[in-house]
Amino acid sequence: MRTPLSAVPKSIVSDPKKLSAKTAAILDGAMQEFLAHGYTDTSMDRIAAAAGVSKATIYSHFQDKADLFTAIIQRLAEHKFSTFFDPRDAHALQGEPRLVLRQLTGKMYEQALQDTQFCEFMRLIIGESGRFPELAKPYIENIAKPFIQALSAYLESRHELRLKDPEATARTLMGTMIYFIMLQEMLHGREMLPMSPERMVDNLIDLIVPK
Amino acid sequence: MRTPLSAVPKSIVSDPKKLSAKTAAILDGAMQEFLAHGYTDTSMDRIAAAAGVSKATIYSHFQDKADLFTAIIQRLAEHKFSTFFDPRDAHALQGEPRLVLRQLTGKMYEQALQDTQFCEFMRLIIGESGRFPELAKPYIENIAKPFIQALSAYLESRHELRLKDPEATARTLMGTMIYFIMLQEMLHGREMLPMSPERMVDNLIDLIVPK
DNA sequence: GTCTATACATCGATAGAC
DNA sequence: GTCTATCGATGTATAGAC
Repeated sequence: MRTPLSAVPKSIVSDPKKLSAKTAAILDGAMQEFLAHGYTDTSMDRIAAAAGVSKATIYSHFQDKADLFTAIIQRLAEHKFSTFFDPRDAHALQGEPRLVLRQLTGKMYEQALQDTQFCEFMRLIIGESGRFPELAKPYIENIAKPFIQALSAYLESRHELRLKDPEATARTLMGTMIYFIMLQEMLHGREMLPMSPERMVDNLIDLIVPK
Repeated sequence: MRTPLSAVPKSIVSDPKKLSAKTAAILDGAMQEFLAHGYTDTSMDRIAAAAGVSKATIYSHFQDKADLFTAIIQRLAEHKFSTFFDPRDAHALQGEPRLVLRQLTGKMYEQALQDTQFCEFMRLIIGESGRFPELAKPYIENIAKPFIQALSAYLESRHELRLKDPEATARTLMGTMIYFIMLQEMLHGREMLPMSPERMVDNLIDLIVPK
């Protein structure tokens, strides 16, 4: 029924170890600028300056601005894929449900707060998914899909939870956390509509794990 | 404890009936273009053409492009506020929980699908909240806050649910639905990661309403 | 108030020297 | 491969006629 975890696609972009110094500098500079200012507000001049190369050099490594941008997003999806939640990190999804779920949600919230790039990345994915429809693919394949599949597999394995639909439950956990982070951190709901992450997590666990 | 519903702010922009024909045309044209192409990819020339006025006329009614954009967002937040979910529509939140919650979630999903402007609006709010930090305010005040408050008030009123934290539960419902819509409709998860809205809603209700 | 015409800046992309 | 210099297009915003 479910797709096995081995179906998770391997690296899309080139192996970092095979990148030239210039290419790596361009990718790093572009990542920094795109995350800070978005797509259209990031000029090729800014990227060139941030990367320490000339603009023409960028065009000798990438076809155009859109090509460089999509390369960045794919690169970030891989990077965030492994830090936001790595399904290969299987031992994190073993053990007593209340403990596992608390550890998992805590990890999500912490990383969203500590790594400011995460919110900017989500902003970019959603904001530019109209202009770049193919942009969502690396996010879904490398982040959303592995997370949902690994979590639903865990929920399904814990028979004492007696969940009728583990995948739907996994999506509820992910949606609750992501929207909470969006509302509180990205849309400044922290001040206008206060709510502690502890209350959210406690309640979420109470909803999923029967008393 | 909770803010009473009467504290929901009234209209921020001018009364539509007091707008001149030109101003209304500009607002409508700008709304159409901003929703279709985003902020930076919408030029003042395009807005002028869509509104059927000259570019100079726009600048006689609005200070600059950013001013026009924020006016549009505030206008949309009011409009969507009443269509996405109107807390004044109180009779929608009365009755048996399973029925009420099914009706509410169904309404959310239907409107997101039927009104294509809703997804574009969400994309704009999130995507441009970096450039325009004050942009999130109309969304939170007019959409998120009234929804959460009205739903948590209802959940609290149904004592048979025995919810320890009605507001956190209300946020879980909203987050589940919004992220589901984002993933499936905006990020093309419908094809890459299929999931029916019926399964999501059924499971969500089972989590909230005890058997 | 509304228009046409334009000033001025900046962008993506490239030509050509080295 | 990498650079400097530049082209052509397009953007925001405004001046000035009506």
